[in-house]
Amino acid sequence: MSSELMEPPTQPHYLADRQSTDPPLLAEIVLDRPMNQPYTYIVPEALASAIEVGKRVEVPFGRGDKRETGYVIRVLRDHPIREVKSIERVVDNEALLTESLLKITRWMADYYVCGWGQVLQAVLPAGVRSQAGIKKNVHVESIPESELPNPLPELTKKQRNIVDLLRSECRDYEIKEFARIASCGVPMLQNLIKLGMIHRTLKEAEKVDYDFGEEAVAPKAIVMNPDQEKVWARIRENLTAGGFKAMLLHGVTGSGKTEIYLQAIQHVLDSGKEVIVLVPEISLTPQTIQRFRGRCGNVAVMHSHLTDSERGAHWRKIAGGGVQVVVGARSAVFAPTRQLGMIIIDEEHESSFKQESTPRYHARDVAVMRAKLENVPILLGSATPALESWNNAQRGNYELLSLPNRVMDLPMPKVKIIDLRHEPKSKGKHFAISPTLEEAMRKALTAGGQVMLFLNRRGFSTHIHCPGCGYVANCQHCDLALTFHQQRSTLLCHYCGYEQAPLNECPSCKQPSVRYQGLGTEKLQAEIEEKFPSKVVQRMDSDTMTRPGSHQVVLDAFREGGIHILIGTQMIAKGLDFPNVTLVGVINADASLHLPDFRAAERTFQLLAQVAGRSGRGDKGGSVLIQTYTPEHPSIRLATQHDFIQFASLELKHRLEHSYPPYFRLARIVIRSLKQDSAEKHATQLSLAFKRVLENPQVRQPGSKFRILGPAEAPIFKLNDQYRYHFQIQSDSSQYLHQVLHHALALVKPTSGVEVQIDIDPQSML
DNA sequence: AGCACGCCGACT
DNA sequence: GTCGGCGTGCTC
Repeated sequence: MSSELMEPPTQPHYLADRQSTDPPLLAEIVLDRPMNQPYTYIVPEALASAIEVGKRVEVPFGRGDKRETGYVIRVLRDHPIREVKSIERVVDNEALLTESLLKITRWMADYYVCGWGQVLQAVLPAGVRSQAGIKKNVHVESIPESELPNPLPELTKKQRNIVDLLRSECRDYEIKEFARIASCGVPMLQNLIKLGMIHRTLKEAEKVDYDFGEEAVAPKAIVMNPDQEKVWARIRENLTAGGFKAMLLHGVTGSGKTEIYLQAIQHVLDSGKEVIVLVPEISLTPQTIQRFRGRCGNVAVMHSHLTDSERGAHWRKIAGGGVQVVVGARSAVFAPTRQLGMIIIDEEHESSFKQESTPRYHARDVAVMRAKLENVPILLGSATPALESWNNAQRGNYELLSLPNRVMDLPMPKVKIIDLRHEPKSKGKHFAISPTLEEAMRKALTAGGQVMLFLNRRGFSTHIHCPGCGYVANCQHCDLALTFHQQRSTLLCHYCGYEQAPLNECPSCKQPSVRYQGLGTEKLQAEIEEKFPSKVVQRMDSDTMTRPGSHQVVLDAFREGGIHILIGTQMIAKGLDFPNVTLVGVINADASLHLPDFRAAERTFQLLAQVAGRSGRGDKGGSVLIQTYTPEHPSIRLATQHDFIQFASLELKHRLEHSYPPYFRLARIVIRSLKQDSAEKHATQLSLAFKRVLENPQVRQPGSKFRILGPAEAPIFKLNDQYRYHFQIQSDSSQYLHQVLHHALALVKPTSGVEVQIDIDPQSML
């Protein structure tokens, strides 16, 4: 996908460069709020030397004397074509936005079809914009004679002396310090400030040194196996050659990808440059962090749970050159490194790299673009690469590197399918685990192993209905079924958070016959506890893991053997390494297979491969049992054979036939409104706009394929009380897709109460 | 995003 | 007769 990313546009502006006698200095400003067009201001002579692209400035904006902060995105000398105001103050001493950050954010605004201001808001942490974490001290400063209030207020002798003393010092002082120097009290100075005789300014306090995390662990000497050596040799060559180079590291779970990353990082650090490492949020565990800390100098970790000021402190430390390695989730791709030497993305296929709010960027694609712009290599790693990346590797856009075997010659776990169609049915009650799985669990536990059970649905019952009249308990605000949570004794909507009391009788026909069906982790836990009363069972999902750190408690207990059976959602699927786990059970492999999403098969394969990778990581070996009703489905069949390559080739064929990514670029437009008719009307208007644009010979590109699906009701039609219609646009040319999109959107004027969301390269179609 | 301007209902 | 509801349009 990234091979076709568009180049950053040239500056499109109404102020063209023209020759003239004495043009004033102007600056284009993007305001620090979601307003998207830049505004032009005069740069007063006094600020001409301080002004710089990437710095923030304070400007008058709107009627009255309101002030706004904005980012300087361009400085030019020209005659303004309309009346403009003047910049009042330059906020930063150093440009807040580096050149590369300016480039990448401009590209994002263009590619993801949103305003530059919006991108900057998303990229710059709040703690950086507000300067939180920088302790501000109050300073006092003298006022030039000419600016003193007129008439002068009556001053006591002491007050006059203080004003004169400050003027004679020709510098500012921290207020307490100056009170000492002038041997007066702080209130005295504050009074003079009020009288307008001296200035009060805020100055950054001496930098506080933040604790950048737990102690480093001493590095372990690691010997690489021949596969790793081979891969490392290729990476080293590319690093030495320098310049942009994208590499895809395909390595099965447990094949030692991390060791490769660490080698590469070391190599880059030795050359005095910095590395950004992106990992999925869920992998930012203390173990991961320690592995990097132990080996790589000064590591800054960008959590999602940092406070604004901590994030701000990290940002400034990185910008100041005090950090060699930045490890973080999605947004760490914007780390303001000084001398970037390389970007690494682990688990590059992870959908959490896609931001699901504006700007809807994919950190992997942004990273590739950034690597290109900064002319550095980028390494993408995964056991189950995204088909976009895999295709790029097949086509030679990325160099493919492979680690086909687990380290220390560990075998891949044996994966077996349990065909639920042929399992003996226990009479009456329907159980979540089949007799075959139950038997395997007993065996594994008896042998002293541990068991993980994976079910990607939380709650107790996922479907509540009345068999008498057909009533289904849905959310009042969304087109979604409510889930019964036994522990909290409530019916919950997993999308909007709506909650209501459990039903004893059907609200529609008043019969006391409401059925609670469908399986969630809570019910699974109850079943397992009943069947294995002597074993310690723990559930791990977002309901049980509410407090920060509770993950760690459970995972530590599991590692130490205090828990025999661990039940969980996605949460336990990724990256965890428990050598004593000898059995992993997947309760329902079909769950993710039948979603109305072209990536359903890919997701299912990835999930199964990941879950399977949790088993047999120690010397006891291990197996995986997958329960399914569709064992013949390629996602499931090939996952049992650990055959990503075969799966990818089948799935790619399918994608080509249906004009899906990576062969076609996709954009999704969602039109939503609290009023159904408003949303529908707007969708129709947009539909007509698309028609007109595609008939316009000036836009049309007969050589490019283009297809619009929609408008249609979104798969989740009502969400959070909003009615949603959507379009799906497909084209084999990203550039053409963008062009049509821009033209069509320009034809439809915004309607109040109707929101239009544009999602380029959407990750979800719901 | 704010925030002012503007055109239609319940109050001193 | 006014105060004020928030619908829409502009901000260099």
